[in-house]
Amino acid sequence: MTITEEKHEKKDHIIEIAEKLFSELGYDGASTRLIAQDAGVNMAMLNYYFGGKEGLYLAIFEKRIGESKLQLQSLNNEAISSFEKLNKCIENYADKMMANSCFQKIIYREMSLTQRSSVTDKIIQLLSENALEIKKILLDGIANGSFAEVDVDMLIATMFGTKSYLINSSQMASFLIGKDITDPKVREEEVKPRLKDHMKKMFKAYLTKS
Amino acid sequence: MTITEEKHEKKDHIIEIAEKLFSELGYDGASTRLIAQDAGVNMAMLNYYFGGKEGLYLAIFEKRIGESKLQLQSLNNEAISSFEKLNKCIENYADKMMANSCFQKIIYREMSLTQRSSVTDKIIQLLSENALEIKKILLDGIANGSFAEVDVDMLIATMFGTKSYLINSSQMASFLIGKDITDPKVREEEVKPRLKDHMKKMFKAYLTKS
DNA sequence: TATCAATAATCAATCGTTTGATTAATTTTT
DNA sequence: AAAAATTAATCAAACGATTGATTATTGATA
Repeated sequence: MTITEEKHEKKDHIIEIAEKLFSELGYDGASTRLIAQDAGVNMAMLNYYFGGKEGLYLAIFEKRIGESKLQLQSLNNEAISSFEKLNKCIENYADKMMANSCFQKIIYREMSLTQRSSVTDKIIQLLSENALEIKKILLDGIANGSFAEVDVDMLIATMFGTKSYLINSSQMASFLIGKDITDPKVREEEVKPRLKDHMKKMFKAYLTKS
Repeated sequence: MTITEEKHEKKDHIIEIAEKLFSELGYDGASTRLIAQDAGVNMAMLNYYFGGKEGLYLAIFEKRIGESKLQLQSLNNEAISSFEKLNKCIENYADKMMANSCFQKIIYREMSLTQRSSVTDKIIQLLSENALEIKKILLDGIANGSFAEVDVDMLIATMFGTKSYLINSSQMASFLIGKDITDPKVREEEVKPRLKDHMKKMFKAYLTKS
């Protein structure tokens, strides 16, 4: 193991801890002292590595955005039906959402703020790729007669909204379902399959021509 | 005009300004100095009236919760079909959401935090009434054969999620729709009717037995 | 005059950041 | 290979700024 790998491992570890704390406590709520303490490093290291709190915050986005681009496989080129494309999309985003729920929380909380445009631009850039991919699938499906003519934008809002509601309003959702969905096991074994099943069925019912 | 009325008007004005700033900047982002300045009062008056920043924050919830209970008309007693009840629900919450989008932002941002349980309890109590009302309508509709047997909890997540997505992720939604939905005129004349129409049609398609 | 309302000035606490010094690691020189 | 020089990593301490809150004081009202 080389030195640089150790360094990057330490940086990644700090990013990992920071992502968790930011998602739980918010940007202002997660102090640099707490982050450094939980990560087991000296406070000054945050500035040494990332140039400051904001730099650390941005590093989280850089990392996640980089990962996202790697796994973004365009479904539009595959020779499958529109319904199959849609179902694959639903599967993909349900899996993604459960994998990094901390980052999802940060994203949607950040987006709800009016200011802080340096990161919101990145967020919109990140999410818009996914959104436009879905939009294309829906519009193509309508154009080739597979889907009924629905309000595509609102349907995307439903898709993203349902997902983000389960993650960001997890306490309320837990109350509704009657189980603690912040528990990763519950999320994986119950919420995720129920969400997938629900979305597929509802979209199919809504998009099937009558 | 009596003194107490003047005082209450001033208090309400502070609450109004604070609600706007909290929704735009977050709890920590909206400093007491800024709130006092925008409200046109001295900083010490916030503590004088509300006992502190947290007291002012709670006062927003007290006011909104109080208003909410007044206009909570139970649809379950009316002698209309399950579909009509559901449509009325959709209308109600779409109207409500547009009326106080600032408070909605605060609520969902607050709920996404893991801590600060003093207000989250109130939020859950506030939202659960609406959620349970919808849940009852859906379960009744299924029981009397009006609705297909769907995942009720996930459907509620869809209803709340779609709504909160348009409000909390308004920047992303604006990008999708191609218009600035933070503009009240756009929200009222375009987003609201489209949301209502979308929800009604989708729910009908999904809940109608095949 | 006595109570309430409102202000300016000030408080202690916490924030993110920076500093100077020290140790560890790497490179260069002999 | 050994010693010296240089760079990177880490630390405790302290910085200035800002936060929410409080005080002392003044003005208004009844």
